Amino acid sequence: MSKIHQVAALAGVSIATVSHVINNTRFVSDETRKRVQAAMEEIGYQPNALARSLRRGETKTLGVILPDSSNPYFAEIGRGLELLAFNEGYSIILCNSENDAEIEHQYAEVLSKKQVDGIFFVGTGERPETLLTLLKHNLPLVVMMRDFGDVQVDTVQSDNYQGGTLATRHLLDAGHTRIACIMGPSGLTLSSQRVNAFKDTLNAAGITPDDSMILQGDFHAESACAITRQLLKRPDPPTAIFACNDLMAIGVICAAAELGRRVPGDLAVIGFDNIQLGNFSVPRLTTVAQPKDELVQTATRYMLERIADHTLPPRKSVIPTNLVIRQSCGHLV
Amino acid sequence: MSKIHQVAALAGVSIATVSHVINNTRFVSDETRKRVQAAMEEIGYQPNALARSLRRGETKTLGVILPDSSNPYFAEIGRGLELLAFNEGYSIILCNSENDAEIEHQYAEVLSKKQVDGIFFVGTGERPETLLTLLKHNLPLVVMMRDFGDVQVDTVQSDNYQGGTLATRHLLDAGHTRIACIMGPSGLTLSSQRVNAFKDTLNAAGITPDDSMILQGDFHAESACAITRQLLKRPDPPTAIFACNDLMAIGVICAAAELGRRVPGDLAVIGFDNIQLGNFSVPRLTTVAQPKDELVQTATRYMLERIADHTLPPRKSVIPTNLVIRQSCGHLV
DNA sequence: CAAAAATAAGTAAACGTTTTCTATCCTTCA
DNA sequence: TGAAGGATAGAAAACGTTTACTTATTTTTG
Repeated sequence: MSKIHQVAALAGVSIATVSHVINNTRFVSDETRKRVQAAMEEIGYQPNALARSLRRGETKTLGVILPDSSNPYFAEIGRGLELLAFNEGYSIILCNSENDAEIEHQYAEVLSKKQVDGIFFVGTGERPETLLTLLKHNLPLVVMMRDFGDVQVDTVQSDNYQGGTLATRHLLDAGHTRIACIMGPSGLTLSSQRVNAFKDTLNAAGITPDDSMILQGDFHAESACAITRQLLKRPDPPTAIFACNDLMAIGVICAAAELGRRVPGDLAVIGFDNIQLGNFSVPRLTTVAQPKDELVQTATRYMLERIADHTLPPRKSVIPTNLVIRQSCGHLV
Repeated sequence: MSKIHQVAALAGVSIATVSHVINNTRFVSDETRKRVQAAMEEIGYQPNALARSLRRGETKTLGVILPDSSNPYFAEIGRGLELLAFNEGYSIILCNSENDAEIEHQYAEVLSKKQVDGIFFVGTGERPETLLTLLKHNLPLVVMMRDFGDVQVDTVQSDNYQGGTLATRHLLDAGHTRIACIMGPSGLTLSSQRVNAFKDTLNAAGITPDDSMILQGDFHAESACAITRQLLKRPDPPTAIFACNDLMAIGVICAAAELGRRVPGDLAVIGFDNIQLGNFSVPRLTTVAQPKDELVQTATRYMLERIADHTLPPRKSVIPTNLVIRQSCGHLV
């Protein structure tokens, strides 16, 4: 690897001048500039970003900590963040916590040591230990899709309660009264918000929610398969299922097919997230769309603003969801 | 952020001693060590990895360049690499080239400037410009799932020809003779290998491949939907389709359902990759599994070995695939 | 025409570590 | 008792940049 002093020597100038040519940070005569550029070209010089970062105090690198990037929803979020970051000159270090608080914590330390300029954080749970450590290091932090209550931190999430309402009402409007709900892991605010919306909306419609029809999955397809098999074997099976994410909704559809039930004929299914593949399930999945682009854009904006000014007061953004009507609940309109 | 000299001052020792305590790199008396550790604890010291990397000449960071991490197949690969890397003390900078050679090239430069210790490379195509640049910088490089012919570089891929044979034979064995193939983007060796295997296997079975039944998709579901619609509207529709990846196979199933064809009754479908969601399509997808774990493990091993010894001769690994029989081709056995 | 101002570029400190080289203090033993 | 050697730890250079400060030269101006 060639170094700046080699460029300087070859061009017959000081390293300061080379640096100024590279960064356009003070006037350099045309003639000198040309010589420097020629020299850089000749030896294929590339500035060492480590040295630059050490000196400048910024790495142009952001961390993303999330539970599992092979989950399509997180994959899409991660990809969105990466794209926007790239356009702003940042790279992304991707950290899968594997839903393990210990790994999450270790990664937080690694990122902090590597001096990333900020971290997008999707916690495995909502215990704030890791978060607080990070905040103590005074690292720009944007929490996504998690709710750490009154911790003072920039937060971006979608309106899960409103989304849950949308889903439930959609099922109700289609005439269903025996509706099951497969929730996500407990301990996540977004889970309880979706379920609370489900119950409240049912109540508002004069239907008492049946607790035996509200079951806990883990946001993966397999868990929803198993739960659906149980549900459909009951003497009083539900006619509709609200799965609290798309992966589980796909699991529901799969299990229903396995038992010979037709979707939406025998069983309506609605999901949550609007992952890309939901558009290609059989039948195509009706779902509550989390406004992915907006989530990602807002998170990125918060991040850039906070990097620019650490003293900004924390902001919280709750973005409304919208219904994507496809086939898995039948056609209403 | 606290610095090593603050620890040293607090503990009443030199910064050299602190460094040696941190890295266990020379004997330090128990008493001194305790003092240093206490001091680190007290001020919450964390070593600055930039400074360390600059001095040591290694960043414990690897780059991954791939076309699109929101494609489930790449997401799973990326996640696998990240997991193994983490266990070896490395972090991953994730770079989506968005299938754009220009972005790919820019990212290669960024990674090189950031002094990553190596790069896992899944090119957008197989033109070797970016690759050669990277090799010129003498960066440890492992090419995955792409074939750059005689470029001297570590390469890990699955046996696409063998996989294509497996898929075609499976369809043949089920009695199909009118078989279509939806291939991936041209210009990718893996595409042509899979298709060549398809043709060869058909020929070997005494069936002349019908070129009008070999169509080009783009590895995304939508393209396969469109192609399948065309295919099934023909007067002589195929009774089976070999989709060259799972995403397209899912698109095929979706389009078939849309036209009221039953899978596998009216149309058998086989995919390639074995992505997780293939296990939850309706019907569950029969597919050729790329040995993801083995690909990722081999790639990681190559990487670590090359980092340890830059002079190693380049190695190429071709890993056999295996058939995962589920439901989309009917039950044979 | 001398002094002030403007122009162009060089010198060296700083970023926060690691690591080589060196120093001090004890023991030990001839 | 004095030199050798072991045990412990400090001083300073090095990693490759950026940038504040300084200098040399030329131009402008009163």
